[in-house]
Order: sequence, then structure tokens, then C-alpha cells
Amino acid sequence: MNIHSLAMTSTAKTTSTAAPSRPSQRVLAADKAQDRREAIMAAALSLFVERGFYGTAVPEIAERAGIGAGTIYRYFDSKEALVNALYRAEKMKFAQNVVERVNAAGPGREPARELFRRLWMHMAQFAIDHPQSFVFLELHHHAAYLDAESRALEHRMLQLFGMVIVSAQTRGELKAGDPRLMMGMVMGGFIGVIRSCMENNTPLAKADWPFAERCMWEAIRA
Amino acid sequence: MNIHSLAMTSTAKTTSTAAPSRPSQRVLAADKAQDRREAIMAAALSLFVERGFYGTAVPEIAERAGIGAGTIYRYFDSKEALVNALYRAEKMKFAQNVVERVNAAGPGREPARELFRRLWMHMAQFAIDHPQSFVFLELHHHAAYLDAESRALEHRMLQLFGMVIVSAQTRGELKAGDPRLMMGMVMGGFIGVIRSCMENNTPLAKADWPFAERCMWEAIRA
Amino acid sequence: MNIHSLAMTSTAKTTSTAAPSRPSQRVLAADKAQDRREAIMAAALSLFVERGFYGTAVPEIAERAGIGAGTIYRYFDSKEALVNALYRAEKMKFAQNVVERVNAAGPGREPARELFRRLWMHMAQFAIDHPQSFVFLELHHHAAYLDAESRALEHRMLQLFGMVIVSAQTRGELKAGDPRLMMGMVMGGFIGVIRSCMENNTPLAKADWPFAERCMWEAIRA
Amino acid sequence: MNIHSLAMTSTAKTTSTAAPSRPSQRVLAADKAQDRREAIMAAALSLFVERGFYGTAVPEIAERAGIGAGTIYRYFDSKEALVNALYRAEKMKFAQNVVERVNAAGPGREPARELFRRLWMHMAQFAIDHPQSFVFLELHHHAAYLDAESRALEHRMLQLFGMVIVSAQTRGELKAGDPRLMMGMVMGGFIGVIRSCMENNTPLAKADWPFAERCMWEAIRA
DNA sequence: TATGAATGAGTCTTCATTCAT
DNA sequence: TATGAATGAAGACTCATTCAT
Repeated sequence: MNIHSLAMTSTAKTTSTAAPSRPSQRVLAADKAQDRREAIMAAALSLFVERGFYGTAVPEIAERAGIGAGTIYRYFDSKEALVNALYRAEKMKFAQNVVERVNAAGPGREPARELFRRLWMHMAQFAIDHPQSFVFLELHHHAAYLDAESRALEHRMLQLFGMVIVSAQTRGELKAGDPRLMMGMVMGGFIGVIRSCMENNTPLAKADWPFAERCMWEAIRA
Repeated sequence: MNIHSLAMTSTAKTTSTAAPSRPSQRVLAADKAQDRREAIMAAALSLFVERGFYGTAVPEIAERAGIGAGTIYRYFDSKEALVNALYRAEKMKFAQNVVERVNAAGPGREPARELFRRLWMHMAQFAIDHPQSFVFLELHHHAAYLDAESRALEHRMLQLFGMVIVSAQTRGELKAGDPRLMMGMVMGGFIGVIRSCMENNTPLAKADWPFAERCMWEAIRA
Repeated sequence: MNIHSLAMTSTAKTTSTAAPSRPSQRVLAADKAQDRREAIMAAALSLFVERGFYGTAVPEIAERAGIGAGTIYRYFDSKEALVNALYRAEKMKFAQNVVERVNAAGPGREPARELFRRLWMHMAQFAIDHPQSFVFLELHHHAAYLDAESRALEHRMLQLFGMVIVSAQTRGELKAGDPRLMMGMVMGGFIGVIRSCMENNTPLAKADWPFAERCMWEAIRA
Repeated sequence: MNIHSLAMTSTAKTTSTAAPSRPSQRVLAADKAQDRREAIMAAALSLFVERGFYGTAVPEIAERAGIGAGTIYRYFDSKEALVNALYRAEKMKFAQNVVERVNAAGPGREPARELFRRLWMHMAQFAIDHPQSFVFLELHHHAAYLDAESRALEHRMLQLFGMVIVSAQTRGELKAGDPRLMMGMVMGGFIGVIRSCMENNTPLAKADWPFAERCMWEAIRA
């Protein structure tokens, strides 16, 4: 049970430039293409967070990325393909930043209390470091334009968390109850903290994350 | 301190029919106009929940409301005015169904435990009775097309809840901590329950609301 | 064997206005809609002949029809639907002007010589009266954007002509040879006459149609 | 009166390589450039026939020609210049394959019957050998993007044929009638044969060309 | 010289809004 | 007053052409 079960099999456009003459050129061209791709995704991320998917025009994304409108279509087949690529990339970033670190640190069998604390604090750190990523993932959770692959990725992550909860319940460390409901509550509480910061113009870094962590632990502890 | 402090000062179009000849006619005409207005809002509510604001075409709303497309513009200045009016109306409905009932039932000084339970269960009942209202309010929480007045309404409700929390903290019944953060967590937990139902195709009525209530109470109790 | 076998089962958008209040209004509205539809088709016909399907922009059609660009989409689902509706309408017009008149005049068994003369002269009259229709039908004969229904209509007309030829061959009035090839030659000769007129800026009405008729009859007579 | 009166005065880009160092190199470079030019034209020919002028993208032509998209613009000023160069080249190829051979074989004064047969059969052979060339020339006969020079070339060829007809009429071998109309009919009949093959999926080589020749001869013989 | 990534004008199409009926 | 046909601005997307490499 670890993050490696989240391995992706993306079928999206990749920037495989077909072997130009000199190696150094190829590397430079590939780098530039990768930079562009990332500039587009960064621009799309901030705009989708600000105005939503349908509220954002493709030329706006291009302008913010500092490129021509048509160029976006060299990197993504369509606006929908772009939002899906973005969703998967952000989800993977989240997984790498949170789940992998939690896995990495843990020796295996450790008290749920400790596991929960690390999970929460890594999530907090991720939200502090990548506030837009977090909001984007939340807003697009069940959007109609996400494709099967994006949904599958989401589903695998939820299953992973669910298994952690069941395991802790079995050992009597957590309350007995529908694990999906408990996961929903914890995640909801986490998002609630973020939302309260955003509505009060408080920087996420200033939030009392340890206090919130204690609260939510008490919500689910046996 | 009660819901009446949430009185609205709406500047939106109202259905002031310009002095028809006979009183009975006026009443009938006003009634009919009110019916139409409500039909439009009901149609808009369901469509905005299904497809989002930008994903819903005004003529679609008209069709579902059983009227002509142009007629909508006799009741609302624009699509944006409509979504704002809807947001405010649903927010008021929520306040009336939840806050007022909590106020109504309470004798005044009562244990926070009891107040929380009633608040939670009334919210649950509201979510069960008006699932679309709840989802709509959530989805449009911080949408760009909400105007200042709608945001102010939201803010006043949060303040109200905040005062309840501070009061209970003063009496030592709740943990000491930023009341806005605690409110965010509780609301987030509540929404998390709803979201977990929706993602698992569980009817809201089947959710284990008392269990969730106990969890979230333990999150904030002293 | 007559033109009635060409009955169409069009599934295209029709202008069925859904019963407005007064009959006279309905008639007027329907008339106006029909006028508009015809104005669009007339504009499209002339532009498709001048510049071809892909060379013609939808807003150009709208401008020539004297309407807004969006209005076209109230009458036709897409540019492709428009060209198909136009093709079918022109084909039917051709059938009614030519084949039906030939059928109507003929007593049944008559010499192929006479039938051919009438067919040729009716076709000439149609080309004189509707030169754009004729050119349009020729240019779009086997265009990729014609749908199955349009192709089927074309096919039925060819079969009809083919049967006439076989019948005359059986009676020894025409040369023995692949009837499709003979039909192709005759139609080609007819189009050649029209093309020579257009390339020499000769009005079609000035062409020596009887002479051409005699030539092509001698091409196929036994 | 022969095909050499069709000499072209093309103003199109030519492949004048700017004075390389050694003669042999210049020849090689010029050859390579000529090869490229022909590869582009061959690719364009097949694509224009398959999908039409507007339906074919320049990068597609480049890909089929096995070169980069930008390279096309070193050989042709624009897509329109390319289609005009192609039109002229194909027209010249037709002239060389048909008219010159007819001229070459003929001893001078020979019966119109014999001349017509040779003309027809050489045209048939050309259509069989270069079906794409033939279809291309037909499809683009009066396209809007053909320039004055291309039209002039077409016109000169028609005049040439016209003189042959007038000459035969003078000798009483052909019907008396507008020679342009008669030429139009014959060419139209020829194209009609080809079209009937294409619509029936018959290989051109299988068509009964001698039969068709006899038919069309009888159409114009005195 | 050859390339192909980048561009932005132009395409088809949608839809919020208006207005004649 | 209510309607829904008409509008045209704006959106997603394509492609002829350019230009840095």
C-alpha cells in the first residue's frame, strides 16, 4: 500500500521532438518546449482558479503565458485536453508532495496518531506551497470535462486513503464508521481551514495548522 | 443576536406592477408575476447545479421555466443579476431554515453541546430537503460573478456564527482558537459528508448524520 | 417508371412555427420564415457557385442574404447541413422542371428520338432559367460534404435515366453499349455546351440548342 | 499550327541557384532543387485531387513531399502560386502528351476521321496514364484562384483545337456549327466517360473507349 | 539552405440580449 | 405584457505564412 500504485499511464501529447541534427540542439529545443508547456499550464492553472474552466478563454491563457493563441494547440489538442493534463499533473504533484513523503517517513507500523499528524502537516505544507494547485484540485473534483483517466486517478487516491483508515479502525485507533464518510469529513475540515483563510485574507502560512490538526484528530479518534 | 440581523437591503428589480385598475387584479397580477419569478429561479437553480453558470444558456432556463426567453429580462436585468438574486434567495432560505429554527427552539442559555447538535441536524435536514440549494450555495461560494451585496450577505452570516462560537468559548465549552477557523472546519466537515455521499451515490437521507455530528463536536469541544 | 419514385424523405430543419395565437399571424410568420430560408439558400447558391463550398464563409452568405450571421443557424444546423439542403432542393427543382415535364408530355410509348429531344430541350430550358442551379449541381456532384441522403437522391435519378436508355436499346433505337457510359457522354456533352457558353460569355439562351441536340442524338442513335 | 504555339511565358519562381563554386556542384544542386520542386508538385497534385484546394493544408503537402513545411515557400511564393504552377504544368503535360503526339503522327493533310480518332485515343491514353492530372485539370477549370496566365494558357489550347475544327468544317467533313460549341460537346462527352467510370468504380483502362469515340465522332461528323 | 515551431487572422458556431409583433 | 426570432460579439480552433535556428 503505497503511492507507487498511483503510477500513471498518460496518453496525452508529449513533447517528443523527433531527433534534430545535433544532440545539444535537441536538448535545448526539448527544454524550450517543456518550458512552454509549463508556462501554458501555469497560466491555465491561475486562470481556471480565478474564473473557472468555462469562464476562461483560451486566448486569455495564451496571453498570460506570453505566447500566441494558436501555440496552445501545438501542446494540447483542445481546451479540455489542457484541463485534464493540468488536473493530472496537479494531482500527481499533490501525491508526490504528500503521500510519498508520508510513505517515505513512516517505518511501516506506526500509531495512527502519528500518521495522521504527518499527513495533515504535509498537506498543509503543500497547500502553503501551492495554494492554487490545491484550490484547482478542489474546484474540479467532479467537473464534467474531466475524462475517464483523470477520474480513475482520483479514485485510486481515495482508495489509498480509505485503506489507511480501515486499517487504523481495525486496530481500534479510530472511531468505527463509514471510512468514506470519515475521509470526507477530514478532507472537508482541511478545506474549511483553507477557505476560512482565503475569506479572511489570512496567508495560509499564518493559519494555526497544529491546532486544526488536533481538532480533526479528535473528530476521528476512537 | 438572531437571524433578523440578516435583513436584506436588496436593490434588485422587484415586481412592482404599476397601479392596475382594481385591487383584486393587482393582487392577481402580482401573484402571477411572483410565480413567474419563482419559476425562473427554480429553473435556474437546477440548471446551474447541473451544468454551472457558464454552461447554462438563458434560453434553456426560460424553456425549463416554461416561458419565453425574452421574459426573463422582464424579471432580471441580466444573467448575472439572476444568479446573484438566486444566490441571495437561497442563502436567505438557508438562514430561515437553519438559523431561525435553531434560534426559535432555543430558550436562550443552553449548553453549546445542545446548540451544536440542533444546528448540525437542522443543516442536515436542510441539505436533505433542498439538496440543490445546498450544492448551489457551495459551488458559487466565491464565484467571480457574485456582486458585493451577495458577498456581504455571506459575510454577515459568518459573523453571526462566529459570535455564537466566541460566546461558547468564553464559557469554556469549546476549544480556544480562531473562531473563524473553527467555523470553517465545522462547515467543511459538513460539506465533506455531503460530498462523500454524492461521490458514492448515497442518498443524503441515508448518511449517518448523528455519527458525523458527534465527530465534529469532538473536534471543537473543549 | 416516373419521377414520383424520387419522393424525398427530408429530415432537415423545417420552419414549423409552433402555433402562435392568431391564424393570420401564424401564416405571416411562417411566410416570413420561409422567405428568409429561401433568401439564405439563394445567397448560398450564388456564393457556392462563385467560390465553392470551402471558399465561402458563412458570414458572407449572411451578408448577401441581408441577415445576421447567427440567423443562418436558426434555419440550418451547420454550413454542411445548408449545402445538403441546397443540393437536395436544387436537385428536386431540376427533377420537377425536367423529368416531370418529360413524363407529363409523353403518352407513354413514343419514339426515343422524340423523348430525347424533349429531355434535351427541357434540360436546356432549365439551364437557361436556372444557370446557377445547374452549375451548382454539377460542381457538387461528388463532394465529400454531401450526406447519404443527397447521394441517394442523385443515385435514384441516374437509375431512372438508365432505365430509359436500356428500354430504348431493347427496341433497337439506340446503339448497344454500357448505358451508364452513354448517359455519361450525353450529360457530359450537355455540360460541355454550357461550359463553352460560359467560357465565351455567351448567354445560354443564345446557344444553338437544337443543333447540339441533333449532334448528341447522332452520338447515341443506333 | 502546332503545339509550339503554346510556349509559356511563366513569371513564376524558378530554381536559379546563385552561382555555387564548381560547375558540377551547381548541376547537382539544381537537380536536387528540381527534384524537390517536382516532389512538392506531385504531393500537391494528389492532395488537391483527393481533398480540393481549400481542403488541403500546406503542411500536409510538405509532409507527403517528405520535406519541411517552410521549404515549400522557397519554391513557391504562396499556396495559390503553387496551384497555378501546378495547373500550368499539368496543362503543358497534357498538351505534350496529346496534341504533340497527334501533330507528330499526322503527315499533315489527313482525313478528319483519322485525326479525331487519334486525338480521342491519345486523350484516353493520357487519362489512363495520368488520371490525377486529368481530374485535377477538370476540377480547377474555372477556379477563382487561377490567375490570368493560367487562364490564358487554357484559352490558347482551346483556340488551337478550334482551328482544327474550322479547318475540317471547311472541307465538309464536320457538321457546320459553332466550333467552340462542338469542341465543348466533344470534351464534355470525353469527361462524361471518365466521370461515369469514376462513379461506377470502373478502371479507366476498362472503359470502352473505341465505342465512345465512334459515338462522339458521329455527333460531329457532317 | 532547410526546418518546423510560432503566430494571428480568419473560420464556424454559440448565446446573452434586444425588439418588433 | 410576453414572446421568440434576430443579432453580433466572442469563443474554440485551424492554417497559411514567417523566421530563428
